[in-house]
Amino acid sequence: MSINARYNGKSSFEEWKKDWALEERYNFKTIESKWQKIWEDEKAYKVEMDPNKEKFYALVEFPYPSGAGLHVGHPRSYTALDVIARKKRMEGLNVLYPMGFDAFGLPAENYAVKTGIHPAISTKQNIETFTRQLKSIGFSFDWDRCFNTCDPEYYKWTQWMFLKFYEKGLAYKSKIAINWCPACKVGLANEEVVNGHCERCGAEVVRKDKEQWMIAITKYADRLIDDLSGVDFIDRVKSQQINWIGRSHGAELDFELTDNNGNSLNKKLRVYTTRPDTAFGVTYMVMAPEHEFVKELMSRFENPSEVKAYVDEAAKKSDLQRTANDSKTGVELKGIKAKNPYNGTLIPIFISDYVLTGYGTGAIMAVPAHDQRDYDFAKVFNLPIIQVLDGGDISEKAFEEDGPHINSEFLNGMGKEDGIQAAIDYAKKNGFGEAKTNFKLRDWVFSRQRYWGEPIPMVYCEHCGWQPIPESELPLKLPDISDYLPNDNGDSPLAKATDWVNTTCPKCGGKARRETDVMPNWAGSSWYFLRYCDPHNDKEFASKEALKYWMNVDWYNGGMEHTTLHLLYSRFWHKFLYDCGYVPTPEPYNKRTSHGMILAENGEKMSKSRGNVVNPDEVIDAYGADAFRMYEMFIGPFDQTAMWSDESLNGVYRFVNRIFSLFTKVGKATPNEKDLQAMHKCILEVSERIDQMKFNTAVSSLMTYVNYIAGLDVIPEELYTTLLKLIAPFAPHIAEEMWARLGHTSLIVKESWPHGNKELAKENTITVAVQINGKMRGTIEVERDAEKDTVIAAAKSLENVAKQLATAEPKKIIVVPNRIVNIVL
RNA sequence: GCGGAUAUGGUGGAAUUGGUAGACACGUUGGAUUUAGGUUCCAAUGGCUUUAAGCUGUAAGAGUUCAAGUCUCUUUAUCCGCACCA
Repeated sequence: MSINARYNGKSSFEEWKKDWALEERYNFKTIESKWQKIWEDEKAYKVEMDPNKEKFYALVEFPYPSGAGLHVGHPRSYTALDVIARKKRMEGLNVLYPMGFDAFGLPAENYAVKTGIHPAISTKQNIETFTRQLKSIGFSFDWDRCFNTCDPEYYKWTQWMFLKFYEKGLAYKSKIAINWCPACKVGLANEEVVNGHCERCGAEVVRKDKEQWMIAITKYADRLIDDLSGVDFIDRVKSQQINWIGRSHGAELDFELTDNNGNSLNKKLRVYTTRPDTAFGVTYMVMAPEHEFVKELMSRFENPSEVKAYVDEAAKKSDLQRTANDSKTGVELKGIKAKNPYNGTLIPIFISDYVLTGYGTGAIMAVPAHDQRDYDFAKVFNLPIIQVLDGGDISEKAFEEDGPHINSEFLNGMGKEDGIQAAIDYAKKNGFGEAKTNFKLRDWVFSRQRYWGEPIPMVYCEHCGWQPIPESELPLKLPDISDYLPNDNGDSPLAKATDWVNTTCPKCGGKARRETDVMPNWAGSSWYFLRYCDPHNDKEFASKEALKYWMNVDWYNGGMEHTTLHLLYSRFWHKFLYDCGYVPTPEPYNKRTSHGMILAENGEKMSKSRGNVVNPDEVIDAYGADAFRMYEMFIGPFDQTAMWSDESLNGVYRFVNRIFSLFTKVGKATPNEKDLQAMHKCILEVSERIDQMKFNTAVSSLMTYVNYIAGLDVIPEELYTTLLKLIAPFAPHIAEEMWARLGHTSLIVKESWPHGNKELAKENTITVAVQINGKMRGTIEVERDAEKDTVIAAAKSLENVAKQLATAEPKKIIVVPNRIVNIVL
């Protein structure tokens, strides 16, 4: 049932809600806003460096302040770390839990194109909405540290860091193929391409060569993989990053090009292979259609028009079309051959788009017997297939498993590893190749032909080339413009701001033009966690002391969708700053966890177009922030996708109310042994489950405990205050309220976390299951840690058991202390 | 195709890591309170069987074990990420 459906024919939904609020014994509206104001006035969550206190840095991904407002997905992550932060605070740690806004981005710019409203204005409004919403949920952020990435005080440092990349040679300009929308005449980021089509207009995206700023993330590829072993990231994050970086070990080999008769053309075709040991099985070569040799050798081909046609067609094709090819296509480069450096054989050369220009050397040696793609191609073009690894049957498909080498001269009989080593050694000795590691990871395309981003602080001078602007001129502010559309060449909208663009060269003082591309979204978010350590510093991006005290982030939670983008970029960025000596550690995050998505009630993704978006404001209005927070935690396993359900939410709402109504039963009473057992059990379970992010079962424990104390005639105060402390991380408002009503003048959020005593939590009488041949026959009550013989005797005296024992002798009796007795007949 | 997950009542999900399957909650049914709806409280609730008692049951199949939701192998389905990466 939705909130609306529950109304059931009352005169209006609004009226029904009013009734509801009036009749509730617990008026969450006034109580929650009261405590939010108190926390703010008291600066309850403000945090400062304190060398005498152990620090804890909890971080969640800061949101992009979209016009749609907060989504119920955001608070899942925020509440989870809020619970953890609050618990750590109560445990006496100095907790930094900050929030800010990732405020540069395409939606604000699109909105500006549509409405003419400057992105700075709409962004500011959105940030205000987000801030109000976040505060209404009662998160324990230190709001004094809040900033946004589009503030010049912040992006000054983003630009400064870009200059450092440039200084160290990691930022460079390069002509590369980008995603190009021919309709919008604009370059698109990969994430703006949906199934090969433009996200905006739906036109099919093609590739286009364009000069772009690049950042050499590939130089860090090895370390980005290797250093994962030292951090506590959930496995799927690690494996996804490793997979994305895609390291493979192999060799680069040179094949000499010749004419049809084997006369050298004085050109060597370099290929990359992970299996140099299969070189005796090479029956043809393939170059990518974009390979430079294709152009250079065009005059030597016997079929130049055919080759040209294929190259042109490949260039026109989108990535989607290229990969959608079921069968292999290609053209032989007639008139030239390659000489196999291992045995001197002359082999034909083809161009085909199944070989990618961006990976390896853009050319391969094809071994159809042991690679399915090569096999498919060989079948289409009737090329010979030579088996060089023994085993398998190559009459139908390639044999891609391992086997000893055959037909391979000096490699014969060797296994895979030995064979690879021998092949590389041979290549080295004869000067035609060497071992080589390759990565799928490409350098980071850092240019966007957009307006709403950080200007790239570079200037182009006819005489001096690209020049960085002096640090003293930072921040290089984004100029105000009124036309946010790119021009016909697909240049950034900034190109039209001629006053801004035309400048002087910092080196020679002559005429120069500013770079008009801006940085991608990922720039500002690549180092924001550093700024939180010292957000108001105008001399440095953060002071050394602050970084030394607060870094690393102890616990970072965020979405899986950022694993290969933001998370990877920011690790790289941090490593670079570390190499420059600006940050004290090589990795920024000690621990990374990830939350599951929240879907609509029908299991679909929430989206505006489907009209199934649950608005946090409405939920809080109807049920209160505490119920909302607790429901977000109770909805299901934290790392898994969960479905929103108003009915379940209502159950949690009832639970929160129950905590309130139990107050009348609290009195001066001494807890008995059973009471203490329940209490300590709950403390231990909740503590442990929060640490393990098993929030749903932590809430279950609290519910079980509440059910227990609800059954008491008088609830001893100790039991109730413990409950309040345990729910404080989940439902801080009601915890404060009831704590105050018990006569306390302190804030419960600053109280200490209760200590669970394992001994007191243990039950003295234990129900032990009795099985015969593994089947349940009954249970017995025994003292904890009772003697084995006592337990067996008790089990045997069970009516059910005695009956069966009368007719058969037990072969074996297994006793698991405090658990089970199994009698085998 | 590769990589990573997941599969348990009408529903969301528990299960101390091999030891009483279904905690906790939703929903449903019955009862109490209430002018009524809602709220609140009590009871029942995996399936089969006429009760007692029992049988059966964690996607499917096989195996290991005194004992399997949990371990091993095989199969199926669903989700996510990457995808001609040589």
